[in-house]
Amino acid sequence: MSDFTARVHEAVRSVPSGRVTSYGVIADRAGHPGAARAVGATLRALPDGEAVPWWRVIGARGELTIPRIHHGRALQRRLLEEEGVEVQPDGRVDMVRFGWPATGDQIP
DNA sequence: ACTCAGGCGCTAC
DNA sequence: AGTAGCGCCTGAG
Repeated sequence: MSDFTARVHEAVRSVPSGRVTSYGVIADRAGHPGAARAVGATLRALPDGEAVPWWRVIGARGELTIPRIHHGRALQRRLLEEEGVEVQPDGRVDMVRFGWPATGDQIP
């Protein structure tokens, strides 16, 4: 496991329950700003043993970006709702309300 | 609403 | 060792 991977896992673990964050934020906190894609690749290959709440990581605009072919999309939605995160019918989350760190000053 | 381009770093072959 | 394809992001037409 690379250092980057370990940092990503750590950053994702720091996301509190009931909140969501974006790939870019995780990349930033992992010490590699702009490496959002790497976060996606890392989480995709997440080992079973790792206790990492991958479902709290979504697209920067509040979209669940996991492709349909991937089995995790519906699962992610369910897990988020269990934590109290409201997922809209079109599969989006209000980042102003649930985003972490707080992004209340975000502009629509 | 849409496409395109550029950049980053990982996994998998 | 090199390449392709990503659970992406931002900015510009």
